[in-house]
Amino acid sequence: MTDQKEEKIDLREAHTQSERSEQELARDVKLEKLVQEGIDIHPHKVDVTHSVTEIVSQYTSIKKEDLEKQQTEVFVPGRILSIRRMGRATFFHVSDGRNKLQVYLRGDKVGQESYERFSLFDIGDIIAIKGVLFKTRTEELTVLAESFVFLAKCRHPLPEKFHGLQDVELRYRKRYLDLIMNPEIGDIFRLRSTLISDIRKYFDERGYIEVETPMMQAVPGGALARPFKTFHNALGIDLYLRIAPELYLKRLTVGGMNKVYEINRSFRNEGISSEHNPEFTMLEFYEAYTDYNDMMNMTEELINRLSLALKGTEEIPYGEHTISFKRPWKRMKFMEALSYYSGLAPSRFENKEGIVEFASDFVSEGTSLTYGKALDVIFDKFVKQNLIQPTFITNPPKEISPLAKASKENPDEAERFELVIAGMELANAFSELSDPEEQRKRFEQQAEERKKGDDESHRIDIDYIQALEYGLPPAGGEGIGIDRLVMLFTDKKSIREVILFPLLRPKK
RNA sequence: GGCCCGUUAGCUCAACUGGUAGAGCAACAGACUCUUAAUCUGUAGGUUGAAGGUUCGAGUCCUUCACGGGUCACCA
Repeated sequence: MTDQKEEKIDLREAHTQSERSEQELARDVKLEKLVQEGIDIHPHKVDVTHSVTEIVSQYTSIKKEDLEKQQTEVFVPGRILSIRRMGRATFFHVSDGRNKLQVYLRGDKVGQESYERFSLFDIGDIIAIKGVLFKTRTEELTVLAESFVFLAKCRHPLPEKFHGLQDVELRYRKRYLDLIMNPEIGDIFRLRSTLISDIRKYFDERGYIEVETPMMQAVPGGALARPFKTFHNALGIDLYLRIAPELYLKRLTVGGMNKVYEINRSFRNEGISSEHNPEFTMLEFYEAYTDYNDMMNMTEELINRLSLALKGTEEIPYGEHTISFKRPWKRMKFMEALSYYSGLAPSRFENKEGIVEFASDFVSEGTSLTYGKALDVIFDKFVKQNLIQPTFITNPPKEISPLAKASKENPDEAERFELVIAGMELANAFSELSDPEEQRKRFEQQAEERKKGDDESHRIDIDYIQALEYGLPPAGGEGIGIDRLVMLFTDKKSIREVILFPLLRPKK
């Protein structure tokens, strides 16, 4: 029944889309003429010899005379981005999304019939050109076309060639248009791809294995957040999209996989902002026989190495700031940071009720605050935005760290750190809590808070406690937000700029 | 969710205090064999996001709604 309803909606949308604009109708006419001329408008593969980028990178530096001597034959595909028709000759640019290459089309070279056929091509069409490389008077690398084949019609007009596509909403909704018009967008995602593959290299070199753990979980755990809920028909059970892979990765550590990592999506049913997308990519890694100090060292090493590999330097621009990844990074205890940036004397924090009172001014009315939550509020309000250079904020209260081992020196603190860069939380790590009885107590404490109405408190995971009962060796573990890391390295202020298809409300 | 801003031709943008909705690119017709934001001549293209309201008259003012951006709150 639901299916039928959906079908009706689809049909109506198909109908509105079939209302063609004047410019689209002009393209339809040209396409029809191509069909009448016997052109295959959805051709099979053609054996091209180069990409635009290959030609540009291989031949741009070659001198005009040498290029003419070489008579380099190419067969290159690309999307037409601009056309300059001048009677019996035409210049146009084709793009592979990354680079542009000019083509020089002469009526006397390709023949009358071919030349006239080109008038049926529009900006946006994809073609492949066979020809010889040369350089124009102004030294621009160009293909002198001998022939060309039609590969695909663009049935809509493209955005304006000079300004490109500016409308942010359209850029996200039609990312393909963004990629066609704005080549720097492709650069963001090429960097993202390189960054992830460099991370894999780093862990692979250290003997880690990459694993995949469930995204659909009966008990969502490993973080304090609201989950997305779904239902499995055959099993008749509720399932949740994971908010973190943490508890499964630690189960693997119990099982003797001593160095594991996972790079994949987690999902949190929370607000959307320039730093939050409901689905986001996290790196999580766990290593037995290490602790949170080792995690700090690895984090410094990893991100420093990424900076050198991606940007060739340890200092990168971010907005009006310059971020330095030079080691060692600043380390500051949570309570010290709180006191330092809020201006509250350390003694003030001994009065727990006073702190809750103080913090309640910064949250919406009716929010019930525990002491730990109040500290977190003060941290977000006073500390976070001031931490521009990479800073490890260490030893937060145990109360808000239900999965971390308590500190040896101070049992109220957790052996844990959060990494803040440019005011963003980039990473979160701890010495993993291995005591099943203690874990049970922490879960029960969280359950109490859930009863009080905190639906982001951690759920009790009996199966996980049982796994701990088999023995989790001392281990350090960490999660790093990949999207935010990419934001840093691409100098972007919005997470939507580094996610290909960020979540938007569907149109209409 | 609160507040602020935006939504005008396919795209990028104009339109004073309410008074006939314009330009560039793109499109269409024509000229042009080294152009490159090509150039030149001409033509067409609009339910100003939607629905109400105020007014002699609304792109402009008011209300509601939709979508987006920013920000605060919530939240990793």
